[in-house]
Amino acid sequence: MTVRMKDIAADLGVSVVTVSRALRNRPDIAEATKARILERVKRLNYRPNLTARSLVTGRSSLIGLVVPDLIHPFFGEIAKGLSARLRDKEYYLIVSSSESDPQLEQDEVEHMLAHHLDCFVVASSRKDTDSLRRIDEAGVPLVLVDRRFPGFASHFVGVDDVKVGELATEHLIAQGCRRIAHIRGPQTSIGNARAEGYSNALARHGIKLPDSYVVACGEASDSDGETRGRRAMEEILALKPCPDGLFCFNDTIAVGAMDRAFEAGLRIPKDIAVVGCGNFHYSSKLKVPLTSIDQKSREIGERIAKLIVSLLEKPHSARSRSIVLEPELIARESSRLR
Amino acid sequence: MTVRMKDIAADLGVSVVTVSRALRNRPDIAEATKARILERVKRLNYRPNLTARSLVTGRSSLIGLVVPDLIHPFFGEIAKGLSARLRDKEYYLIVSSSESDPQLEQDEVEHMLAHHLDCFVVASSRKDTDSLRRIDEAGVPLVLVDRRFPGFASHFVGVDDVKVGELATEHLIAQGCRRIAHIRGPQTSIGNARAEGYSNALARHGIKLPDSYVVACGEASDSDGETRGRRAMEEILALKPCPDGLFCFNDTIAVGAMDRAFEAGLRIPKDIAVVGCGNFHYSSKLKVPLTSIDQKSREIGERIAKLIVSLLEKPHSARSRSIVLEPELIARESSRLR
DNA sequence: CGATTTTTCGTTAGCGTTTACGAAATGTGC
DNA sequence: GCACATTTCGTAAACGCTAACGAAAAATCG
Repeated sequence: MTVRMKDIAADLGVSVVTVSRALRNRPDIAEATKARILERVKRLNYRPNLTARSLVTGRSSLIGLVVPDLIHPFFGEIAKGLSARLRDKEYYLIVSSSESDPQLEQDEVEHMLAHHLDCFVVASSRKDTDSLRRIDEAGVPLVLVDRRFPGFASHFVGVDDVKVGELATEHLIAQGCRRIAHIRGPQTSIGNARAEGYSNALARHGIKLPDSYVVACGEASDSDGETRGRRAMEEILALKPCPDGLFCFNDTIAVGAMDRAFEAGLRIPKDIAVVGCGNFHYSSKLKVPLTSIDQKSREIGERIAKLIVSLLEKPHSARSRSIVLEPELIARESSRLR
Repeated sequence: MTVRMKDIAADLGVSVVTVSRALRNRPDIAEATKARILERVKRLNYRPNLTARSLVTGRSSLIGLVVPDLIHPFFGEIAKGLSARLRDKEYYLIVSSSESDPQLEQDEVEHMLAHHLDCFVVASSRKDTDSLRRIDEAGVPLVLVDRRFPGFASHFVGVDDVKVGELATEHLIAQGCRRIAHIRGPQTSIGNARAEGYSNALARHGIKLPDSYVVACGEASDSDGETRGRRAMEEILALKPCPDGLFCFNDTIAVGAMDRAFEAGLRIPKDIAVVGCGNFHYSSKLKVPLTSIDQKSREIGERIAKLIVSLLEKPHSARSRSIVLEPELIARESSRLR
């Protein structure tokens, strides 16, 4: 059925190893025979069986990508950037969308491990490192995206999330807001970092606000971001005096929050200026285009790809590299007050 | 390093095959020994090496997904639905985003073939069947999404695109529009089918319009949908008398077209009612929420998964199955005239 | 209790490739 | 033309698993 090395070797009267050498561009083969073999390979449309190769070399050319939600713009862009860069090196991406379900994520990682992937890229939705530890035990390189786990050895690529919070809050302050609320994310490294940035900026400007100005909106797995944003906005609407600025953990939440604000008769940005995070591609097309912090998702994907390639080409390079990108604020109408 | 069957077998004083039998739940093994083995397997955290298994069984548990653009809401949803359903059966998804580049797509398919995938799911951006034929030659089952290639044997899952065009156009007519323009898609089965539906609906109502009411907007690979939509809208603005209704090939193009219409001082839907296609998740949140035809992307993904599972479980089932779903119109403000 | 069936297990071979090693062919120095 | 290094190739074994077969053990039957 399908053509194997054996067939080509038999056809040309050489041994299988010689064919193998020609295909992998080994030095210990005469140019003439190599040419002869490659000609036949091309003519028969032969492709080496990577499964077999993988079994003996121990390298599968497969990269595992585990994200909470494939359709989420942030992770989607990462997948795209990663895929584009990995292509040249003939690595392929095995993806898993864990639906922000910690148990599912753990199972997926477990199963993917059986495919003997060369590297894992994980944006974990877990609070612990249980699934990551299994990867570590298996001796597979691991790149963390977006989430950090202090004390756990792995590589990291992402933006500086403290700066994200600072950028957003500083911007609102610069626009003249003084009563700035924050719809914070989950109790993870990201959620905490952004909230920390928010506090930093306020402190820097001597603005003191009650704790009630920071409202939680549950976990990513609770329900979709919009309804969580709407719920959080309820709480904010109840604050007296009403905030004049709002920094949301991400754009999806901001969309829900803004929707609710409109229903309450508020005008954006006049009554309350809003800043989101993620700069999702639809954020510029909303009823009121949303100011947002760009997380450089595309660039993150490409940087991960580069990191992986260097990791796999010289396995004993850096033990634990950390690539931190600068976030960027994209100002739009939702915060334009002057 | 990593534990193998051999190790477990040696530990327990049984043969490797016995371990294999226990793991695959074979009938020809005593319950007692099976239990003994499974206990040890669990305790050692053993997972069979799928690469090795794949080499001998010829089945990799890997499904290839080739789409023009992973971040496109339609394909993203499909990937998600597919991944979710395949999970239970322990199949994994290898994805490739071809960036709507026909050459890239061909190369990707070629490379993926080397991984000996169990099945291909392709939303082709090619006009010919060159890459698909290679899949066919390799004897790998193929499911086509969204695009059909008449005369080419494969499975198909997607919506009825003629009906998409009819639904959109009938709706505009029902809203009172009579001069209905169409920004058509590329010269592929989808583009043609939707344009055909548009013509059908007009004919059914005895509406005759000049050819200039159908404007092309280039290929998907030309540039992003929005700028293509803007460009197409230029042509439409030049029509005398100006159309009072517009059916766009997809939502992204509709966004561009509407943007340009706003700039020209038109009001939507009052001056021109707009219907898109795809019902992307941001379409309801636009400045003017967009009426759109839902393509059932999530359902498509799930149906594909079911099809694949049945294909792989009984390989000699139907030769060429075709699953056609009904599109659904979601009415919003952009076409609300009465 | 011996003959026969059924259950349980081990042996051998092979999936398609690469690695390690050694042998043959070719080239180089004098 | 001989000793040696270099280039080019082939043989054997292995990667971790499963398929096919047959042997041993246990169960069933008259």
